[in-house]
Amino acid sequence: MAGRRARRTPSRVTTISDIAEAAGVSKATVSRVMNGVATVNEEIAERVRRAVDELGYTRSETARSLSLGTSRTIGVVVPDLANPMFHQVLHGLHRAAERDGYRVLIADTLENVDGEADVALDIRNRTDAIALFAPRMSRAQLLELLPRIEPVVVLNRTTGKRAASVLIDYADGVRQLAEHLVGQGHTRIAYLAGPPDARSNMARQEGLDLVRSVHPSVEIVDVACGFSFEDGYAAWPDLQATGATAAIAFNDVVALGLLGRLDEEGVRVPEELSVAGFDDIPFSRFSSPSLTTMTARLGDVGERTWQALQAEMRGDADREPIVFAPELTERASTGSRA
Amino acid sequence: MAGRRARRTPSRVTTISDIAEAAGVSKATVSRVMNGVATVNEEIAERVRRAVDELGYTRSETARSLSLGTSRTIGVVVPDLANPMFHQVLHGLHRAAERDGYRVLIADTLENVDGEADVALDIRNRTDAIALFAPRMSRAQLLELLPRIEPVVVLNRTTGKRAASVLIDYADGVRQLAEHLVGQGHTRIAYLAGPPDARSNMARQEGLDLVRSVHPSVEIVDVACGFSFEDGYAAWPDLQATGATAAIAFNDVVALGLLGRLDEEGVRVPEELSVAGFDDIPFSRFSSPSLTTMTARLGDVGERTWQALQAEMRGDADREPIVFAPELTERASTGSRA
DNA sequence: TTGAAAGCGCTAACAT
DNA sequence: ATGTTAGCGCTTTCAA
Repeated sequence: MAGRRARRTPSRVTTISDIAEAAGVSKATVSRVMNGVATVNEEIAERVRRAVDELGYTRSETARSLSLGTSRTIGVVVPDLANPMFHQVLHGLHRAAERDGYRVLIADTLENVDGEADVALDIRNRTDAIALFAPRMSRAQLLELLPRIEPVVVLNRTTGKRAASVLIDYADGVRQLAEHLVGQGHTRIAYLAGPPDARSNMARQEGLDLVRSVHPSVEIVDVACGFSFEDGYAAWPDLQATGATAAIAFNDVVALGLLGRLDEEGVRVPEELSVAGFDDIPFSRFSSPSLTTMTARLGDVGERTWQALQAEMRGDADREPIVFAPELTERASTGSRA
Repeated sequence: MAGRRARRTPSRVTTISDIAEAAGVSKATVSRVMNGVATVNEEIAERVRRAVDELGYTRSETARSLSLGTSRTIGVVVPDLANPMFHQVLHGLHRAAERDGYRVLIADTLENVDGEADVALDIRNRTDAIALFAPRMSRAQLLELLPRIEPVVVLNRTTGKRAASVLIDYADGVRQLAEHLVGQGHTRIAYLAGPPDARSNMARQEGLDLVRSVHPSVEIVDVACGFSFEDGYAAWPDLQATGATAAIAFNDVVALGLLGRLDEEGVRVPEELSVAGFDDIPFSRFSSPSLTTMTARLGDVGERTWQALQAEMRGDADREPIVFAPELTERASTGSRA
């Protein structure tokens, strides 16, 4: 058509050239009008705007990004969008980025560990920087990936300074929780464990080990569980078998699943069994009974993640891990040992 | 540098040209290797791969998309990622798109109605097509936007065939729910209404109007409420004032918030008050008591959305609205009138 | 099999 | 104030 070598893909319906032609001006002028450059003659600008309206033109952000060398967009890779804990971080991150004129695009990996790196690379290569939320891949994979996707900040995984990291101190959080239960007189506590290979589960285990060493008389027994409502619901028989008077769930979702089961089984909470969660997801205030849990100011975590990302983009990041210490939020699901 | 007119933006660290130079081949050859074109001499291909590894090169998806005229990526615009109802649809859509080799990128509008159209335009201009989940904008705005973002499919809003649409039949769903309660002997039913201007709320109102006309002896009273846990929790006083023996909540989230409040207030469910929700979000099975709700096979809705999107992309869509009829899932939160 | 170069749709430096 | 054109980083046609 235009050139000697025809292009096979129709690509877009209307381009800046079409507008230029329709308005009888150059592409540069159209570009100026589209970007609100003030030096354009009002009459011409009006002609351009009319052409834009009539042809229903919207510019290609892809072409624009390529030309500008930046997209003012960041990506976020999330392992599971259904996890409420991520929403709150995402929300804080989103608001902060938005305030600075950045868009955010989210990619869900659907807990598919194998595809995680590809998704990260893909979204990174369409944006200016990315945040990796609790990546599930192995440490080796992660360390190999990081230099290829910077600027990047990682949530809840250590990076050995190969990237910025924002960490929630799960070890200390669980420690606080256990100490609280011990303080209430519980001497036999069950831990409904998360996925065995999850870093966040290991961190919790560390915290519990500390409690074990500080309180030799207290027994903390592990019960294999998981991360979902179903897992919490299904854990009851094993939990019951431990004879524990209190249970620390891997997270709120698990705790809520358990609470549902306990209600069905007629087990009174906290009279017969205290239950605590982790994350303080929004629903925890409204469960029956309301859930004792650890709060980590997740919105702030998101805000901080954005700041770290900006530092990475500017190239002046020190990459010192940013760690958030969770705080206990005591509600109705825990109480003194019967 | 290269040309007479230096470019100001550093843009990317490593480009295909760098690889070509390092490997002593042309860009075309690098491109071939990157895309697995078979006709490349193995020795040369190996040289290229080595260069790629050493320089840590990953290609710009932006440039690639521009060149190819397609990104094999679709966008999804969601008004509120925290709403569990969207996750299930998203999940179904994602799985289906993935199966066909498409990536999906998500943009959350944070319930900001004013920015909704801009977000949609932006993400659309980086992807091949988009899905609009329950857009909040006015009908006029929506109809004006649609032709500018096609191929597009809209969830839970009618489009007058200006785009494909997938609809959940809320009117009929609520009707079924109300009929069920009437069948249980309830003659005074409260409806905890959603946002007054939300289309999905209006649809529910229509369904209730039908029930009112069919059962003149049954009173269905509206209680202004909302869409969140908090809204459901806060609605109790107004609800109590109606003297209703059953409540239909705008959605499960509202119902769960209410359930939490009722537990605190010592109101027994369903003995003193039956409570029903809508959407069948995952937690509904695990609440205390478990929640009676309407199920709409949300995963299928997502799958169908993808099919509609594909038809739009191919240009052979008939745009006949696809409607899903929800079904009643009876659980423990509803029962016969005392 | 490989390379040169045009072209994807835009922006901006430079010239007028 | 407006136009011309190089260039962003790729892919692919065409020629060799």
